[in-house]
Amino acid sequence: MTEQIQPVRGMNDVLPAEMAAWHAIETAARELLSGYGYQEIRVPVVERTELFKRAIGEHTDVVEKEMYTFVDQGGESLTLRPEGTAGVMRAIISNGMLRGQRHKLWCAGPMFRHERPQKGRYRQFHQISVEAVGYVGPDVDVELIALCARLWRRLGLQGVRLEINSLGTAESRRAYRERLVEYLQAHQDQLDADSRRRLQGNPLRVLDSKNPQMRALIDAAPLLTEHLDPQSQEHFQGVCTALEGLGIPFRVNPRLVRGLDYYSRTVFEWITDALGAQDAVCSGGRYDGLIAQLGGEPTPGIGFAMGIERLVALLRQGGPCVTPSSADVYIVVSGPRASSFSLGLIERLRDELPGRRFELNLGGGTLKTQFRRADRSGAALAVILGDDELQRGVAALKPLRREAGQSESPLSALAAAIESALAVAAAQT
RNA sequence: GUGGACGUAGCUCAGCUGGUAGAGUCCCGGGUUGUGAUCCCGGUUGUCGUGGGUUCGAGUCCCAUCGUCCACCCCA
Repeated sequence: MTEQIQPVRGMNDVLPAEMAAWHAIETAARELLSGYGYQEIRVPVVERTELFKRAIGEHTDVVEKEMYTFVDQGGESLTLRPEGTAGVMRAIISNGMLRGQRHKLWCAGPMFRHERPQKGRYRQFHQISVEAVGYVGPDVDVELIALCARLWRRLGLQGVRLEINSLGTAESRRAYRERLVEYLQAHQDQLDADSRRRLQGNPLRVLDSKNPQMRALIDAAPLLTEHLDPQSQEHFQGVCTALEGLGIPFRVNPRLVRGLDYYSRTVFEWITDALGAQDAVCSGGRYDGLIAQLGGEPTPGIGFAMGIERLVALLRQGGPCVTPSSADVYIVVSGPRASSFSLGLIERLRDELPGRRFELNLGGGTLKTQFRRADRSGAALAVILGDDELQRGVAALKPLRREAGQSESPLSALAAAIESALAVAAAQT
């Protein structure tokens, strides 16, 4: 055997056995989003590198070390999208969709980040990202969160908790950042290596440290929520009261900082204990400055993204997602005349019973083999087509899921006979 | 990028202080020459991740390398 070609690290095949969970999530999301007035948009997986640098921020980990960037034949630097929002905002601007108009959009597809794979974290992963552009909030903030909550309910997901915070406007955050840097620099000696590094690039992330030895220092640090500008304060208060009004439980986490620079004001994260270290299942926030930053006319926006692989993992933990058996009827064929006749017969049956799933025995085999395949196909009924039957103008029907004798039906009335045999089989299960 | 655990049949795994490979499952054939699942009998699974080294001898010990998983980091 020649050497096998290995799959690319961190990029997974989604196998048929997992598909039921994917479809459950995708169809539930699709239906719900449409019910909330969101329209699907599809944008390229590849964009100019500059787009992500400007949107996400030069000093974020994503841009600094996680992007799949390459130079194409024309010498341009292109990047496989590491997240969905930037591309959708670019599309809105490119297609002249602003001019005071408002848009509710969603976009699904693969994202790429060059990180070390681990549970719930892959180099190619899938997101459904949802964007509301031109809405100042806080009502839309709350509606989006309610949409998420409804989706979890519909999918039967337990134990997904909501955490929210406000990052304020870019200006108030800048002011707070100065206070924080002052504080952290005053305690330089207590900082661990990671935090010192963050202090340079993205000081707010120091607050996110998981190192227990940093706990006391972080707890005593000035709080972002206490340095919000009055409008942001009011906005956040509006979000909180509306969530309470809707009966959606949440926790204000003053240390919830997002990794992408474009967020402002409301940020939120749905987290779970069931997935190990990668606990965020869905997260997002406002990005009021982003569109202007990308060269569009200043327009507020908010959005979130859910990680499909993580939702699939959660859903499958709750119980197996059963893929329906692949066939209703399996057609067993015996003899040379029957073989040549069977393809035409099954095509006719498909015309007559378009909703039924037929599987024709392909590739020959003994009767024993064919019945074994029939059994494994999950079909409730086997239709036997042999030269004997053919000569008499009939086909034999054998129920596979219960002990019952075979019967025969004239070929001319086969579709009706199959329907009634399947009805009997269904009634008994 | 850093750390830890692990790589043996398609799958799940066993293999002791070094003596050239096993179970279950799956698949195939037969018992049943026109009948599955069950049962009985038989059969194929393999560069032991890869490359070196130590040794009379390596799945087992050592080194390197690749891969997987988990955690750090980061985030969906």
